[in-house]
Amino acid sequence: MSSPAPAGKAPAGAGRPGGSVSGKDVRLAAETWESLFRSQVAVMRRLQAGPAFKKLPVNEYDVLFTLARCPTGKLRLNEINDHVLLSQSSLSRLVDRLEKRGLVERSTAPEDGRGILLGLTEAGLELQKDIGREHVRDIAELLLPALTAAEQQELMRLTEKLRAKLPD
Amino acid sequence: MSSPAPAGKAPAGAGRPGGSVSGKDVRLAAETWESLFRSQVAVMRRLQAGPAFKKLPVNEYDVLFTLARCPTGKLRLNEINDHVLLSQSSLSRLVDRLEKRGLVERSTAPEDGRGILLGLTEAGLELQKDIGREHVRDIAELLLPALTAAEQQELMRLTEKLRAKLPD
DNA sequence: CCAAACTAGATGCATTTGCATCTATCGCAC
DNA sequence: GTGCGATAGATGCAAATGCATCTAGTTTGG
Repeated sequence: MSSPAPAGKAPAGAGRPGGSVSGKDVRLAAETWESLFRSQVAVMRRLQAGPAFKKLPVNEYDVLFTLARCPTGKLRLNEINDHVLLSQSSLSRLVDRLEKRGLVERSTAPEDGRGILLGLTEAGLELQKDIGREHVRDIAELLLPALTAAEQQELMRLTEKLRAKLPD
Repeated sequence: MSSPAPAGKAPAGAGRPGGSVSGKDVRLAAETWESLFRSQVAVMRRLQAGPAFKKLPVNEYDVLFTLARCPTGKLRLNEINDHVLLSQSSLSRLVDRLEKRGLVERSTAPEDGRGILLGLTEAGLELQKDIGREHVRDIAELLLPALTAAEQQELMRLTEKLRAKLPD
């Protein structure tokens, strides 16, 4: 909140070079978000129903996945929290559960005594890869018949751009 | 489960006319989904943080919204359930809460004694419009600076196509 | 017409979630 | 250095969620 503009009431046309925002623009944005949201829900519902997530809830898998894809293999809890749609406290307890199951390990962060570094254990990596294989198959089964490769490329490009241009 | 194909193990290349599925295809699909998912999470996180959803949790607003946009104004609970990422029992209790607050009304479905029709009350419609206005503003503030109108159109087209082509 | 299988929705109960708060560390001003 | 606001996580507790199950109405097969 260091912007000079009044919080929560950005001037119309913010971010558009000299343009003003029409009702049409606003409606298009709302419809686009609605569509993005619904398709995400629809795909997620089907993925969750698959057998891959009987072993581990989606949110918990997502943490394992995030750690597995990270180059260093370890992440701070607050970094993970940015990735996941969960409150800080929920993530803390989710990590408790993963730790109790021996899938991850907490370690204190060097250079910051407050921070906690989270890393996968051998078992955690194993389980992630196991679920991951099945998960990827399920995804492909849903997306391949629906969109061409070019369309998938474009969808990826647009969602990446959207995410990159979000504030903060 | 009436398909002759073995459940959970559709033949490679299902839905693609004569094509086979390469590892590349599978990877692209997985990356596309990942990107779609993350951008949805990122946008949703920011929307949830806004003041619009202090009055009503997102899931509950979503039900009001779904009812408001429905032509007849009334929907069966199971229809609503398809729209929302919630279990049947959770939706049932969510509707309990909305009903207790006087925002919706249950009525028995004609032609099916098991079914429940859900409709907005006057207060429910009012609140939906109220939150909706602010919500739409927030969405526009996030999307307009990130994507051009043409890009939004394309994103909407792709997500609609994806959703339309999902099984069942 | 009746019984068995199926579907829509509600409910008991354990688990998960979020809000508010607490503790500990950090960083900055003085 | 000392104090003070900010940040990283953990925790108490109430509320929300999901699974399994239950009830009731519907459809199907004989």
